[in-house]
Amino acid sequence: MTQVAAPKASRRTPADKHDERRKALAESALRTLGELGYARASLREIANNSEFSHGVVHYYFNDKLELIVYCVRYYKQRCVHRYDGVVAEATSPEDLAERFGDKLVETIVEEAPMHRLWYDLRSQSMFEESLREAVTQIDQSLEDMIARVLGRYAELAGVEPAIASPVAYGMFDGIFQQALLGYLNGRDGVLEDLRARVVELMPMLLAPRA
Amino acid sequence: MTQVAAPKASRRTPADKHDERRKALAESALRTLGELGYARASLREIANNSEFSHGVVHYYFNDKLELIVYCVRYYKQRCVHRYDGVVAEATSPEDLAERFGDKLVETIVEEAPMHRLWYDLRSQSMFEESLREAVTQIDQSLEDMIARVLGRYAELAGVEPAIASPVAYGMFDGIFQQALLGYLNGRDGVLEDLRARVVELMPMLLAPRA
DNA sequence: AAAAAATCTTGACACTCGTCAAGATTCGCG
DNA sequence: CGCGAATCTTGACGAGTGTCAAGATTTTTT
Repeated sequence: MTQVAAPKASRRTPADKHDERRKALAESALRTLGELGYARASLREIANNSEFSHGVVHYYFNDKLELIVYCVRYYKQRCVHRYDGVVAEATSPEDLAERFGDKLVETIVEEAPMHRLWYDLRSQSMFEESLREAVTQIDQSLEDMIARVLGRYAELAGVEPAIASPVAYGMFDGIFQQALLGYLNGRDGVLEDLRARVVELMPMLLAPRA
Repeated sequence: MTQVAAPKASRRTPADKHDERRKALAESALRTLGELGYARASLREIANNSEFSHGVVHYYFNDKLELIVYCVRYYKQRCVHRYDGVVAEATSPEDLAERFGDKLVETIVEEAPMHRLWYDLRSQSMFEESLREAVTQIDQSLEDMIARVLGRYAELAGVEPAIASPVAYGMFDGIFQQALLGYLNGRDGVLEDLRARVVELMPMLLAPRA
């Protein structure tokens, strides 16, 4: 991927190697961050779980915080279109609701560490101002994602959504976070509950028929 | 330690001095924790913002984590009945919804640091197993609190709630967290939005009339 | 192939952290 | 008062942190 069509005919853009390495580093860092969380993931630990040594971080990033923010943005870019398939393929409101619930469950099973990291970072941004800009952007893009899902759902049902997208996002995020917490705690039935709750909740978010 | 609470009628139980001090320490610690968050609040910083020296912590607590957990439980005990007045004094569904919205806004204005600490700790519990028990208990008591509010709301309306209490808690928690984040980011209108959203949302949580 | 630029490793620095122990201080009771 | 227990302070320890610089190594260019 990545190699942009530079005006030069060189096979590899010499300056893009930098970005490639930054991405590779971010990839490793995300693994460690998802395992240990923001506070306990040291640069040495991050480097140990990668193919690099601990000093190389400061060659590609000025700061630990710059690395973190880069990781967060990188993660956002990967994950914000996770539900586009649901929107595109659903054939009826009921179908969409079920696909959405399934996908939420799948997200927890497959990417629990990433999401607990996200909640960690969002909480940290309540204390650390330097994280707020990135967090705000990601939060907005997640809200947009929910808005697309709900919008399509309403469209398929032939009505308007009964709630604004920030409210919808807040609700689903809360329920998702709760399920993630329960999942990490090893509580039984959290995934089934999550799916059932979503399927049950969706119809309530539609305006009554005109 | 160890001396049991004797049945003496002495004005001050000699062993309760311990608990008193622990509470005072917790009070100070909570102030610092609310300011800096879980990760950046060191024992020295906590002690500096109190009347004690940094070594005294280990006289009253075995561990930093024991102090933190004690603080969390202490905080829970103080805050879990914050909405009881709303339940007790509301005279109609509409009245309750408005009081509830007002109280949520008031909570953010008056105790933002405490609540960002709570979200911080809950996130940390996704990584740190030793926090999970305390976090789970608090989470449950918060869910119960929401259940009381919604239950009374439905009662006043003469119908049943349309959603189970975990769902209700997840929803309100998500919306509240969103508002808190916006508030700390200095976004305008978050408080009014929060109140409006709650008032608008509550009726949708009731089962349609039989 | 040699020189230059880039990338990476290693080791050290200053600092902060939780923890603890030894001694100073205060308190309670005879 | 005086003595012992409770309480608190101080200072130190080892481990871990982010950061950086100097040199080794690799890659690119001439």
